This record gives sequence, C-alpha cells and structure tokens, in this order.
Amino acid sequence: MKYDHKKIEKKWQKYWAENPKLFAADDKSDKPKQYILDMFPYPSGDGLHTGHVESYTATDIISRYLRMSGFNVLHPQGFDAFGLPAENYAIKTKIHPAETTKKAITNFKKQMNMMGFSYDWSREVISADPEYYKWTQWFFLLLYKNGLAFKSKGKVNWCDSCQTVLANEQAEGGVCDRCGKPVRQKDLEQWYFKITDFIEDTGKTSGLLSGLDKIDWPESTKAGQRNWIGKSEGAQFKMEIVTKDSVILSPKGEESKRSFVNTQDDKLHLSVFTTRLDTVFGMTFALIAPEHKLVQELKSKITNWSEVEKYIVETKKKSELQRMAEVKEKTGVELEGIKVLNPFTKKTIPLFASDFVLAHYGTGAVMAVPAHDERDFAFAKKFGLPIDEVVKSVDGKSSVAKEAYTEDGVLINSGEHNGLTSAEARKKLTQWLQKEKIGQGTINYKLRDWLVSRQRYWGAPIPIIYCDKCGEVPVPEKDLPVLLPNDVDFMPTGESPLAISKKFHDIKCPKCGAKARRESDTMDTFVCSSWYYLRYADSQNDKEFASKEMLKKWLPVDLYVGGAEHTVLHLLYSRFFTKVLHKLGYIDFDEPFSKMRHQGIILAPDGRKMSKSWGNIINPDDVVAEYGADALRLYEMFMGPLEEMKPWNTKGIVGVKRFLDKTWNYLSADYTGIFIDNNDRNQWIEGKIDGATSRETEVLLHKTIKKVSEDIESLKFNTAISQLMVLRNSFYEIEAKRPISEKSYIEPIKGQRIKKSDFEKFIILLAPFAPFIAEEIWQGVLKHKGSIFNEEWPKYNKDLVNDETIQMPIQINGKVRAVLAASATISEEDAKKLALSDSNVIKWLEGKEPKKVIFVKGRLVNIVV
RNA sequence: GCCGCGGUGGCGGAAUAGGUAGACGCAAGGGACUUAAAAUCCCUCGGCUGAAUAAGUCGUGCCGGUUCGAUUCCGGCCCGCGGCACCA
Repeated sequence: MKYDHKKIEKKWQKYWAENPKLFAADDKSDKPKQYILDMFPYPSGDGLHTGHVESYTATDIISRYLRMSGFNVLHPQGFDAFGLPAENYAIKTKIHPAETTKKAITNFKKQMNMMGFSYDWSREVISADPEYYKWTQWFFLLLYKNGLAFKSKGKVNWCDSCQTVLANEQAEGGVCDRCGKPVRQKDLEQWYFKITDFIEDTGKTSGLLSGLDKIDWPESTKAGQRNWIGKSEGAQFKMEIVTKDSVILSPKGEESKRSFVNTQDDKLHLSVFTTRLDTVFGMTFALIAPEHKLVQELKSKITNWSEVEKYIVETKKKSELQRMAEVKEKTGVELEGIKVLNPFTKKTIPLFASDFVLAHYGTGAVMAVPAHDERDFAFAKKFGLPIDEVVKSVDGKSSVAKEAYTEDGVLINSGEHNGLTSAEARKKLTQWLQKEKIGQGTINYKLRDWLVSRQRYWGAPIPIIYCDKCGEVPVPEKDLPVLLPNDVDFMPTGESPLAISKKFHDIKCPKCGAKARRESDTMDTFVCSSWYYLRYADSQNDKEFASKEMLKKWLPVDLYVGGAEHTVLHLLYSRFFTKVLHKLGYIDFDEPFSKMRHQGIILAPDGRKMSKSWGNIINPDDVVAEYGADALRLYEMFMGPLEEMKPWNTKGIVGVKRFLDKTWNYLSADYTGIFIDNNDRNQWIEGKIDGATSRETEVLLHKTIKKVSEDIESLKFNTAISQLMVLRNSFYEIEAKRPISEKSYIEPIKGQRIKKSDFEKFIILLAPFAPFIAEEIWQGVLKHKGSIFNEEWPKYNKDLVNDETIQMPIQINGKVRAVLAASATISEEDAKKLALSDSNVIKWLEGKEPKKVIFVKGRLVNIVV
C-alpha cells in the first residue's frame, strides 16, 4: 500500500495534540534538564516561511532526541505579537492589529502542528497579552526604580514614515530598520534604558563584553556585538582656547606670543579624545563638530560667524544618509579669530568645524594629525594645512608625501620623545597629561543607551504617570497591567495614539489624587522580547514574572537557534536584561543563552533571496501538500549544514521522499517489500517469526546509532540523514546476499529480513527527523501500544563499532599502489611483510630497496624508495 | 577600509588530532519491467589516455613552504558572501 502522507500526518497531528504530556516539560521531574529554544516568531500574515521551518525542525529534532535520551526537555514556543508591521498593516487595511495578530497566530500554530513540531504549548506566551505585558511593564518599573530607566532630551532618530523614534540599533546606516526609509535627527525627550552601565563587569555580573568569552556563540555574532559596543582605549585631554585680542599665556604663565590671550579664566577648553596620543606632536589643527555647544559659546569671539553659521545650518539640513554619502569629500569652515594651544608643542593651531566629526562620540572634537590619519590627511590637503610627520615605520621607509602613515612606529620630531615606539609613547604621554592635570587615559564606546519609547499604538504602554504636583510617578505594581485601550484611533500622527484617548490619558495621581496624565508612549517591541525566554519557565505565574525556583530549574537556555539578523538588537538587549536581573539578585546566571546557532538563509531556486517582489517564494504549505511534512523536514535538514546559506532545489526533495517511501515499502508484501504475503507479515509483526540480521548489517546499524547520535548533538543533520540512508540501502544490498558484481537485481528476497528489533532501532533513529512516518510504522504497522516517542534512544555496542578488518592502502612514495585486507590490529612487522609481498608492490618497486617504510597503525603502509 | 565566513564533480554537499578525495542525494546517460506512461528496480557517471568494470595520469581557487604523505598545517595572493563603516 502506498504511503498516504496526507491521511497519516493528519492522524498523528491529532494524536499528539490529544497527548500533550508526550512533549511537555516536567516541573517536578528530577531528570537532567535541557532548555531548547527557538526565537519566537513575529506572527506575520504571510505565515511560516522556509527559514522558520529550517530552524524549528532543527530544534525539534534535538528536543525529540534528548527526550528519548532521558532528558527533561523544555521546548516552548510563543509569539512576538506587538510591533510596527502589524500596526502598519492595520493602518493600511483599517483592521485592528489585535484582530490580524490573533488570526496570524492561529495560522502559525496550525502550520507548526502541520510540521509536527513538538512544542509544550501549555507554556505559550504572547507578548501582546495583558498577562504577559503586565510583566514587561513590571520590568520597566524595576529598571526605573534602580535608576536604569530614565527620561532624557536629545537628538534621536526619527522615521517620518513610521512616525516614531527608533533606537540606534534600529537606524543603522541612517535607514529605518522597519520601512527602509531615511531617518532624520530630531530633538525629543524620550525614555532610555541604561545599557551602557553593563558594558564592563559590575560586581559579580559579567559585562556585555567579557560575558561573550564564556558563551558558545558563532564567532561572527560575538564579533558583531563587540563591534557594536565599539570599545576603544585612548586618552582625553584639554586644550586651551586663545583669542586674537591680547597676550597669550602658556599654561604655566609665561608669555609667548603677543596677539593671543589665554582664556583659561573663562573655562573655555577644547576637550579631545584620541587613540593615537603618540602622534600628538603632529597635530597641526583641531576639528570640532558643528553641533558642538562650544561653537555657540565662542560665537562672540568668532570673526567669521556668518560663514560658520551658514555651515552649521547646512549640516543640520543634511540627513545622516547624505553625510555618509559624502565620506570622501571633506567639508568644513575655520573658526576664525580663535586658535587652540597644543599643550605638547605649545604652538597655536587653527580650529575648524567639520561635519565628519561626530558630536555624540568622544568629546565631539578631535585633534587632527594629517600625517597619521587618513581623514585628517584629506582635510589638510583640501584646506592647505601643514602635514608634520612624527611617526616613522620601524624600517624607516614610510612616507607621508602621498598618504597618511597610520601604523604604529617610532617617534620623530617629537622633542624628548624621539625614538620611543608608539606604544611606549602613548603610555608616557598619558602619564604626562595626568601629571599636568590636563587629561588622562580614557575609554570610549560606540554603544549608547537604549531608546525604548515609541510614539505608536501597538506596544506595551509605559507605566508612568505625570502629576502636576508630584511630577513623574511610577504606576504602583498593584495597578499593573496598564491596559492598552482597544478603542483608539491608531492612525499615526507623530504623537502617540494613546494621547488621544481621554479615558486612557486623563487619570488621577496614585500618590496625591490630583489631576494627572498617563505616559502615552509605548515600549519598543524589543523590550518584550528581551525577557520572554524567562517566562517559559513559569508562564502561568501571576505573582512574579517567574518563580525563583522555576528559573533555577530551567534557565539558562542550553541551545538557542534563530536568525543571524538578530546579532545586535535582540541578542544584545536580552543579555542586558539578564545582567540587570543578575545584578539585582533575581537570577544566578548572567548570560541567557549558553549556546547559540543561526540557521543559514534558504535562497530561492533561482539563487536569489526569496521575496514577494521576485515571486520566487517557496511556501511550506504547498510543499507539505505535495510531499508531506516529513519530507519537508528531512529535505531542509539534508540540504547542507544548518548555518550555511543554501539554495532550494525542488527536485532535491524527491530524494528524501524516495527514502521515506523505500522505508515504508520495505514492510510490504509487494515486490519491493520483505514479506511473502499478509500472513507472513502478520506473523513477523506478532513476533511469531523473526528475521536474522547479518553481522555486516548489525555492524552498520551500530555505527549508525553512534553517528546519528553524535551528529544530532553537533547539529550536523545532513550527515545524520545520509547515514540513515546508507543503513536503509544496506537492508536490501546486504540482506539479499547477492554480490553486487553479478549485476543482478538488488531487490529484497521475500522472507529474508533483519531482526524485527533491529528494524525498530532504525525507525527510532529516524523518528526525530520524520516523526509522522515513524509513529505510523511504530503504532500503525508494528502495532505497538503507545507513542514511539516514549521509547528509549538506542545505545550502540562499542565492540561492533570498531572494525575488525580494514582495507589497508599500500602507498609507494605517497601513491596508492595496492589495497590489502588486513586485521585492524595488524602489527607493524606483519603489515610491512604483507605489503612487500604483494605482487603489485613488487612490480612498482622494480627491485629497488625501500629507503624507509612508514606504518600507521590501523591505517596504511607507505614505502619510500 | 575593518571584522567574520567561505572557495571540492553538471548541482546540493561528504571527508580535516595530515593518511584510499568525491559519502549521501539531485540531475544526466544506458538498461529491466510495461501495450504505453507513471512508479519501481539495475548499471555508468571528475578530466585526460584507453575497447576496457586492465592500467596509467592530472585533479579540492592561485603560487610557494613543511612532510614519507597536504582538501586538511604555515606564508603570500586572487575571488565570492555576510556584517560594520568618517567612532578619531
């Protein structure tokens, strides 16, 4: 009978849904735990895509394998339901996001069940449910009470299309993460989380940087996070600003030049940060960001103010994108009338405002050393400024005539410091700064605090109340959750839609009872997803986000699998939350995900990315309808290594489908099967007759148990499946006992078959990969009571796994000239004797005496002549 | 530019404490079965020489090194992909 995947898969979907205990995590069990986690999906209207199927199948195989191997496995799933896409879709269609989200979730769950993913649905979390976002709000208050959530006014990324602010991480490259449109800078008061407090270790809590060293994550992801944090060590120092009016005084009070005056009394300094203090003697000018407040403070002293002001206005008009497009073309304007004093050379140098200096990094101003910095070099060339060489390469061959020499080297033209290496000079000059009290060694980071407020509707409301008398008042915990009203107009206006709802907005102060108003911004969805993995440990708890006991039992996550696009955003924020909770004593681990892997992108058959606009999307529903869920699971795992990018090949799925059919057909009485007739079949199933497994097949079976187990643990599903194919192929080739060389049909001989218990082991090995057909064979064909997933994972026999005899290659000068059968434990002496007596070897030696004979135990012999 | 990853048949990919390169699968060609097709089954399948399932020879991006032996280790290039990018 042909395998009817539609009927059979439906049958076991229903059976597994009715027996949720099969896959449920057990809070009370004392078996060792494993927490295997998928990144919870955003429930889009498009449903599951091939990428979801890939990573979810991988974790499903591991979860099923671990359960059968005696572990208490937590493998939950949920939905990242808040967010801009749902809201934008709602705006387009005028359907409430709660409605579309609910519908999408229903569809996702249907598809996940279709694929046979063994989730513990009793722990499902949906981030848009009040029972969930109550705790998101609780976390906000926890951070607030500990000084880690604060309101601040400053330049923020604003997306005109989405009508909201964005975190830096969501505005990379000056483009909105969600809609791809350019982002502009706007001055606004917004809520931030103090993620920068956790870059370095604090007390017993490892920092965002050092914590990376102890987790098993892809190197590229760790590098991405380090790069985003952007730690750089250098020095910061003050330079005095002098004006044209009168006498200049050196820092120590001596007169030097007549036409400048030390403005130290006005406390006007230019602070700069550099990682190359060793080049400071080559500073021939200084640069300041046009937005720097010092520029405004110096207004009265700047003689070309109208020109400077014009430049500032122009800079402001440029978008981040434009500024980046102009990377090569340096622009700027000198602040005439003032100069700065290089404290090392005591020389005065000009100061320029230029938009390539970033106001928000370091001090917003830099020392310019054109001889040793590419950007300063370009600027100096354009404005005709001097280029003073102060560092020479060790071999003395470097030249700054055509380009900057940016490597370390040996100091020249640096007074008493000549001859020092760059590293020595940095150390010494930093000490000098400290002694003179004008600067010190400093560390700067690119990472800035996380902007979490959004002027949008579909998110968790920020639990803060503004009272005219009491000011900013946190919502008392007993009043949580602050419910998101569902009767507001969610069309974007630039102001939060919640501000329009009077019922939501106007309330009484919980402290004094006076008239007050609610914060109308909602939280970034990434706040919701920064802690969801904790909730699964105790998802029904209405007293705490999770009990200490359950957190201790289940966390941290042992394996996390998801897309590489989350390298910075979600994965950095989650680590931050974990570190906050660790520091505040809620949990005893400070990294949430011990091991993580990314699934590679599955490309369309045409080699391009799957996308609606190309019309090349492979829809899992269609594939399942034609080939079945088992075939889809197996194919996606067989395509190649999990983390690699790989193109879909519709023909390729035929191969795994054939493998499944052959497995099924083996147990039939037609010409491809092993049974003579149905009576024969029934007797074998009932155990009245049994087959006999050859030594060869038995060895192969045990090798397969070993390889499949090891491959699952190291996520090498492609080779695990190929090994299962090799084993299944051998059932015919070996058991039929017909030499292949005869070229006769290798088809099963009726009645000749392996032992039933050995065949069952094969089906158990197959079960995590193709659960439907395995369950059908187990319960439907072999008539076992109860699920195959209650069975124990087979163990291999060590004695059978090690080969007794090997095919030993005999090389002459590294080239194989003969392959001889030998015992695996053959001695060196015997092996040499055997090799030298072989006729082929004798022929190749041409009577020459071997110079050397190399013997590798259990491997080969190499004769050198 | 910087960081990370990778380059193996017609294709997806196996094999690295250095030890028979090309497992498994797809595609292709030939054959069996069939009135026919589908399905199924068998054989061949890196290049070259060769009638050959005899034998040989070249082959894991390129050049060189270490070694009895290199896809694997080392040095120097070339190419592709992904991420970051005026961060001083």
